[in-house]
Amino acid sequence: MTDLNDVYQRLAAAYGPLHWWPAETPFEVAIGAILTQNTNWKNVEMAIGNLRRAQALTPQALSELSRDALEQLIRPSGFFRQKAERLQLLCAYLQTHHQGRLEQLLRQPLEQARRELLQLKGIGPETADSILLYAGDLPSFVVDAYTRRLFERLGELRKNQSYEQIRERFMARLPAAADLYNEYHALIVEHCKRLCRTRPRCGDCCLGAICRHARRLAPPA
DNA sequence: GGCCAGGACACCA
DNA sequence: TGGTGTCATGGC
Repeated sequence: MTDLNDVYQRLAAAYGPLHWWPAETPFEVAIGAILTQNTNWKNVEMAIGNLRRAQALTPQALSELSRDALEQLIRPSGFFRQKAERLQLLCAYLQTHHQGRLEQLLRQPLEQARRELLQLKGIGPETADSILLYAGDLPSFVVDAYTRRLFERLGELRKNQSYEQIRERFMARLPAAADLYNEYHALIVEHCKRLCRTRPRCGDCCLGAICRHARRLAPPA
């Protein structure tokens, strides 16, 4: 069984500290979490830049935009029609149930806040956990494609394990600390992104026996 | 010009 | 429960 703390220490020594998430407010974190769904972060930055220039980075301002106007602002992030709907559904929910304040939703106990986010259309487990962790400072471990790739190659995860299984596995073996989960996820992404640049498929380059980096990270047999 | 990126959902067997 | 198609843009 992989020593998750050892992996963390090695990643932190190589890349850290990273201090995620790049955003000025909790709501901006949530915007980014939705916009980055299956999308390169650079495209998300362009879309957020457009929203910032339009002064639309609050639930109130964003919900007052017409759907078409919002779609055009976030167009660089791709999937702009469904993401515009998802953003405005989140805003509508916050205004109806939390006085238009994401912070109020995030002041609840972790699992309650998570259930509320997950019931919203367009917010799945990874997006919810990113919002909880990076906007709410709540200890919810984020599992993304990079997490799966890295730990499958390290022999820690099997293919086709469910999101919830993986999340629970990590949370059961790490202290429930938001700052740790925050940095750990950021390090996993940073590690995979750097190594992905050298090969077209990250799964073939940064993981497992064919990858020097992954071999170095793996604990001795 | 093809492939990929910090997912989620609807639909089907 | 698990597999597949769809959504779409910009960088490499």
